[in-house]
Amino acid sequence: MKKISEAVVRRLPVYLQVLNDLHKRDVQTVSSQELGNKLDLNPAQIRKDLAYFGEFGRKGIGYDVSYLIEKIRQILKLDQPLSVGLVGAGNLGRALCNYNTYLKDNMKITAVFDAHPAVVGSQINSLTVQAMDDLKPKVEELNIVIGIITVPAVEAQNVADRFVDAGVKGILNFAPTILRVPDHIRIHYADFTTELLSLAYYLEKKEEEDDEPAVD
Amino acid sequence: MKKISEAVVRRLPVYLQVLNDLHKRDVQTVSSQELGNKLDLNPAQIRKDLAYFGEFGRKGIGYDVSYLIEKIRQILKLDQPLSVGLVGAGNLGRALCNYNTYLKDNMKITAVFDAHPAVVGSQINSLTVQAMDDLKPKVEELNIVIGIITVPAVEAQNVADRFVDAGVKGILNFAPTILRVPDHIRIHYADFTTELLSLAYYLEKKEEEDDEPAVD
DNA sequence: TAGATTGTTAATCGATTAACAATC
DNA sequence: TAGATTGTTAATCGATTAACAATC
Repeated sequence: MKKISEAVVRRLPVYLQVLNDLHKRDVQTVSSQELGNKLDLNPAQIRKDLAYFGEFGRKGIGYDVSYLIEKIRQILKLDQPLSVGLVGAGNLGRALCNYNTYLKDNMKITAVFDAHPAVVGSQINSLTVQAMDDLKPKVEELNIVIGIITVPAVEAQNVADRFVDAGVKGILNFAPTILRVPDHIRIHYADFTTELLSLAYYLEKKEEEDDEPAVD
Repeated sequence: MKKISEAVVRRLPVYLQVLNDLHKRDVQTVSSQELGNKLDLNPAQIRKDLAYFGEFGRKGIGYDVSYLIEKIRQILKLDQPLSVGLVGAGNLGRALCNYNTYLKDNMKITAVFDAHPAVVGSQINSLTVQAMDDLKPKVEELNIVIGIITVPAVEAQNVADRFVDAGVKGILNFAPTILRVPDHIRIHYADFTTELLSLAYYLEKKEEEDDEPAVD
């Protein structure tokens, strides 16, 4: 009904994280106040975020942890199998494949590809690295809907084009470069250098004073 | 003077990325219009973002690419050496170390630590993995201001505490968990599972129709 | 019943965009 | 000079927060 903003959607996985944690510690019920404390978020915001999708809480009580986990997983479509493909079997690609156990939740990297013949055929856990020529048929066969890009920046656009052509719906790009994709493809960026550079901004300056900036 | 919002700061590294690219292709000058096209951003926003920090452009002409790169690098404090430490010499940690060449720009991972004796002493490129006991002295010695966390979620809080105790100013956390740090420490999250889950939300639903949601 | 906490409306705050004078 | 494009103010849009009736 109402349009749901990106900011809201980005908070949902974080809520899920905290809820899973509470669940593991056998906590039955949680209030928006408690969640807000844990996440440094305004409780009203949490209630409003959740209310976009339904009435999940009980007045005077709070939210049932298990039930809310179930609901958020539904919203994020984690209640159905979700197949992910990855291109770039370098260090980063291999590292991400190791998160497969973390992902559980029906979401799984089901195929890995690389352009370099020397890498094709090698094993990453239970996955065998495949050639780029196999990308399109495998995306169809395995019903891969998300493509992860972990190749060098110069090759990233090409890989993105291949993913789009193969029919994925979303792309997660780890290469430090902006990609052009059609409007109907969703693209998220996960470039850690960008993150690191913006972090650098907040470090205290070396010599400048706060109050009275020198006039020149 | 005016408070600069986080949204603005997060866009700066992206501007830098595109500008570096233009510079490599020997482009001398760029307008906010052109930058906006490349980044899918409103030109007015780009002009406004930059204007927070000074007058970098020339009316009727645009921005000098090299000059703007220099200015943004100053803003992000990339014009001075910036030493980064990393804890967790697993696959992900190793992968990030390989970005060292990418970072160049005075920013560099200068030390790697791990809690597991079996890993301590092994090499990652030119870096030797060190024991956790060496964390504090090395942070001081190398003037490490940013700590990267690439350990499993359960150990992440402990590592964060160690980093804070050692005196870093900022933390980049790759573990999928919220961390508690003092207010004066800046913390950024780079958890790719969170990113992947929010991406899942935007994939088309399997059965639901767009127009006429069923009433129940 | 009294206390707690939700869902939601209204108020506030902040960020994005439009518009335009200044000027290269 | 005419055309282009900045820096900046004003207008718009959207997101966050406060407040409170409903209700467990």
